[in-house]
Parts: sequence; C-alpha cells; structure tokens
Amino acid sequence: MDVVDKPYTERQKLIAKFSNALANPVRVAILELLSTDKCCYHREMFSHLPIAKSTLSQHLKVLSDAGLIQGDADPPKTKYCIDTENWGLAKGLFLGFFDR
Amino acid sequence: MDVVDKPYTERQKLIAKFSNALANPVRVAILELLSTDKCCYHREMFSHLPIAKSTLSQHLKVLSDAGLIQGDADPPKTKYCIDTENWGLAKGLFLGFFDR
DNA sequence: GATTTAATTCGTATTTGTACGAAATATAGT
DNA sequence: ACTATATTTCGTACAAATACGAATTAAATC
Repeated sequence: MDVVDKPYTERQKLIAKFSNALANPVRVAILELLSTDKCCYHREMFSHLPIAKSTLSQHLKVLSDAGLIQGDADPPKTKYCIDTENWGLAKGLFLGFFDR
Repeated sequence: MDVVDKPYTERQKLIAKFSNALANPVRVAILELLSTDKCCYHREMFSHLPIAKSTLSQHLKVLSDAGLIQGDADPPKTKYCIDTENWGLAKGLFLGFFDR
C-alpha cells in the first residue's frame, strides 16, 4: 500500500460503521418504526417484526452501539428513540459520499 | 408479527443491500478511488490498499454484486467504474431514508 | 510454444452476524 | 413475599464475511 500507512480515514470508518448498522432489513425497519411512528418500546416493535424478542434486543444493541438510537431505560421498560445528533452526522456523511 | 406477512419491503431490502456493500472501510475506500480518481484497474487500487490482491478481488465482487460498480473485462485487465445508474438509485434511497 | 502480466478463483482459517429459547433482571402491583 | 410484565443477557448453532497464499485463466509478447 501507499508508502505511509493510515489505512483508512476516520470518515471512511464512520461511513462503514453506519452502513453496517443499516446492512440488515430488520434494522432498517426498526429505524423506520422509530422515526415515523415515534414508536419507542421493544414490545411495540416486536409486534411489527417477525423475529424473536431476544433477536430484536440484539438488533437494538447493534443500532445503539453504532450510535443511531438511544435507549432510555426505566425497567422493565426501555424507551427507544433515534439519536438525532448521530442521525444528522450519518446523513451528512452519506450525502457527501454520494454527491459526486 | 403484523397479521399478513410481507416481512420487509423491497425498499428496505435495497437499503440493506447497498448498506452492506458500504459496510467495510476497504469498500468505501475503493468507491472513493473509483469516483474521484477515475482510477479503474485492480492494479492501481491494489497500490493504494493494504490488502492482498485476492482480497481486493473479493471486495470488488461484493461491490459488483450490489450493483455499485461495473467491471469491463479485457483480459488480463479489468477496468472498473462506478455504476452510475445504481449509484443514483442508492443515493436517492439514502436521501429519502435519512430525510425525516 | 514458453513467458509475462493482470486479475480471478479456490481452498481454507478465523471472526463476526443472525437466530432462537431459556434464564435472568428489575420494577410494579397484589 | 409472590406474581406479572418488559426487556435483556446467556448459551449455542449455523451462516456469512474477511483475510491470505497458491493455483488458475487468458491474452500479449518473446
């Protein structure tokens, strides 16, 4: 590779990270539920998706780790919402990326 | 899940498919090379990336299968370019998705 | 026809993703 | 204290992604 090695830029890694979060139709559907319905509880999302509850929790964790959603825990409930700050960041990155 | 089961929409599956193609910094870098430099040969990309040639071919295949690039084979060379039609489609899908 | 060049395909090891059910957690209500 | 509710975590199985080097392909040139 090119002489000196900063393999990938932070931008490239961020785009990959956000893309990875979106790389599964279940997670795309979850984000759409959260951003349109303001639907926010695990139970509600579960009723719209053909997967086990534990699988849903796993997907929520992936989205959360990527920073695209936030979970406000109030046991036994957790209210999930889009993380608007990172959502905006992701949006900007994708716009910049595709705009060529 | 919801009564009748069309698990995921075509739109959701397409977004997931394109996202999956972008879900790795190597592939993000490849797409940037292709879209900025008009750099188009395996050999050129190889010189910019810290991976084995076979690994690069694999990533090119992923991008190609997702429809984001096209390879014009003229053995032993292959000239790679962005697939502008699907690039535009992906752009539109991401814009629509993030615009909420 | 042997060699060189450019790239792909194959075989394979390792890691990561996706799914499920069972068990655990934590609070609220009885 | 017991039960019900909402959700997560654990254990685990199977599939897919990522990486590499070795072998293969296919045309161009010697």
